[in-house]
Amino acid sequence: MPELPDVEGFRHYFARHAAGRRVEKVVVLDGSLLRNTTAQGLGRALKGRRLGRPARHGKWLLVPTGEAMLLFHFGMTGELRWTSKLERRHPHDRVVLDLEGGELRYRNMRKFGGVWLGHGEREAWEIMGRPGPDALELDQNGFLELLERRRGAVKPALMDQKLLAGIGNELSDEILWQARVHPRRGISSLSGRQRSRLFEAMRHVLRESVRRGRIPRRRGWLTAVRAEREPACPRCGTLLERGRVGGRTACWCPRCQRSARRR
DNA sequence: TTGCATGTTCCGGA
DNA sequence: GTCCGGAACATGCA
Repeated sequence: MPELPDVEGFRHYFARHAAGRRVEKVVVLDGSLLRNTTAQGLGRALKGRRLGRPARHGKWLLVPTGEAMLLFHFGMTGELRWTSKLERRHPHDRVVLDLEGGELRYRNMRKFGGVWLGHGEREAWEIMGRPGPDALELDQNGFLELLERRRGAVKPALMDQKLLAGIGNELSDEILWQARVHPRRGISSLSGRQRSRLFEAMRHVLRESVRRGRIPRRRGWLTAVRAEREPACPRCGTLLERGRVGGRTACWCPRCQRSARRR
């Protein structure tokens, strides 16, 4: 379930192992993960090139290399692995960059997401689907402005990559729980105080998660209990509720996160 | 066996 | 134009 913190972790991982190395060969094990190019096209663009320093926007990893930009999206089950060239391939390895000194493997069980090739910032932006500002870069004013021009329920807004980029289902539940805001709460009905609490919770959850390279299962957080069959709120002990919000399974505390009023 | 989960996109309807 | 729900995609797991 790669969300912003996981992809930030992949960025560090890429920077540590693969950046600066020359591509000797590209091995495409499953061409269906190449979304806007072919094995030949990818090989032509990368072979003999040195991989640049990776950047991240939302849940996307961007790697400049030569004239091209390599874009990775990890869907729900994607990851990167740095291995020796001798290590046995994993059945879910889809694309392998054979580099000097080792291999970088794009592994993805469920095959959502994929690998794109772009040319220039503009094209990369289009490939990413014209995302909103990165959630980690947003300051409070920017966040409040986004809320001003958005209606509907708050959880789908947090997860809308076109509004702000990087937050997925699990992060949004954690942020809403920490801010004590019900996921179905209508944005326009939020008080100034609640808006500020949302921003603070978002910043806190993102920073703590990025520090660990993933969303932590942390005592006192919703993440510590949400996978249980009958999870209790870490704050008040009330049995948590589950339901569909914005097409996803949300988890919230009916006592701490009151008021499902809409609009 | 069936359904569920996850991120994104696309589609139809309000 | 906005917002919402639902389907589709792929695959392993309960």
